Amino acid sequence: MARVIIGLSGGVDSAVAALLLKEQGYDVIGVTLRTWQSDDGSESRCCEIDDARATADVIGIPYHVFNCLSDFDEKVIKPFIDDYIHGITPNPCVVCNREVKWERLLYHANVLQADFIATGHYASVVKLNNGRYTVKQASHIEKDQTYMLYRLSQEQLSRTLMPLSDMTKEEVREIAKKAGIPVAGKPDSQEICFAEDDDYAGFIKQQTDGKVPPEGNFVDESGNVLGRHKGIIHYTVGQRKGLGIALGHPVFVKEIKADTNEVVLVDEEDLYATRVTCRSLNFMGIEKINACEELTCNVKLRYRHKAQPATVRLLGPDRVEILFDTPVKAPTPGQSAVFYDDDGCVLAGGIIE
RNA sequence: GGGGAUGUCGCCAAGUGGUAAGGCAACGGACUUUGACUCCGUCACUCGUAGGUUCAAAUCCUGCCAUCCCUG
Repeated sequence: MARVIIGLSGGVDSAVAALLLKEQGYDVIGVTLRTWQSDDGSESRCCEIDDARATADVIGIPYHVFNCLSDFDEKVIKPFIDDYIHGITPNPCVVCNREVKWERLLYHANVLQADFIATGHYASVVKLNNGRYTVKQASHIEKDQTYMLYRLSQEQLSRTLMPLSDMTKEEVREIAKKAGIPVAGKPDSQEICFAEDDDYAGFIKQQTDGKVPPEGNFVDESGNVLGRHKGIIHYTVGQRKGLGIALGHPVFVKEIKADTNEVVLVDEEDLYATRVTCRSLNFMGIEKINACEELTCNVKLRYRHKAQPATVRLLGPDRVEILFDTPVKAPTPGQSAVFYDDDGCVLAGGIIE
């Protein structure tokens, strides 16, 4: 009987994933990685231990909690803060999945002599004809989570099971309810798991003892001063709300200039771009992109967006340019660009410059 | 000192005698394993101020106040 370690977040998805695996005959061990604990002792939304333990009890599987607070701090929190201070908008969940969740689950799988690790993500792991592993978009595209998984390694994928790939949220809740799982009605997870009250800027200030970039100017593309901003950590490219500036028509953040401490505002139509470059690539469904070769694919620039047709070309050892068939709105430095084939399999991805 | 202009929600701004449009911003909610976007909803019993005319005024008249411009 194959043994599998499942990461239980305390939410309904991972609970049902565990239940399904057990029903399929796996020897299932539940694990929660404690990644974050706020000052008042409450747990983050990615690791609610009481709920996870209760879930494991109901399903009837062994359960362990592993601390990885320092790992999470080092690999997720620190880079997250550093990015914002430099005017970049990171994807903490992308980093966390590869560097913390999968890394640690695999480690403990080895220690506990498990064959696989599993999670409650809405996506599936597939092995392509070229021998490579990749993640494929969930059947119900609304819940698809492949965007957050594109940085996983081949080794990680080769040992990963994701039982929820073809399920809808409703089906998952229904299964949880029938099985008497206590978190069946729990709301979906959302927002950054470690920042309380969804106040990431406040979180950064607190973590850095207030040593964040100071107030500065809002400027237009010609450099004319339009007003004052609260400090660049409060903004992200494409942002409209929270600017506190009334020009009679909506304006959006086009660029954050960390070097001059300026935030560039433009009209909506000036937010579009056809060419986007990115670096720090991770290859998944393909091994690499050759020089002079063009990769035709669909590219997703943010989590909740549809992938758009584009052509990707190599620019350097770890750098590509993406040329979209039609202009895309507000490509944002620090966010990920994920390349999909027409079947919804991830081919590769990188970080927007 | 004299002349001119303007004062309507945080900003811009309709309204010119019939009982306060709209845009922006803001706030609330929905959506969401990142940040955003988007969507929905809320937002002046009151029109610089004090009087007057009128059945009725932000809209007409008078005084005052404030701001801006021109001229000395």
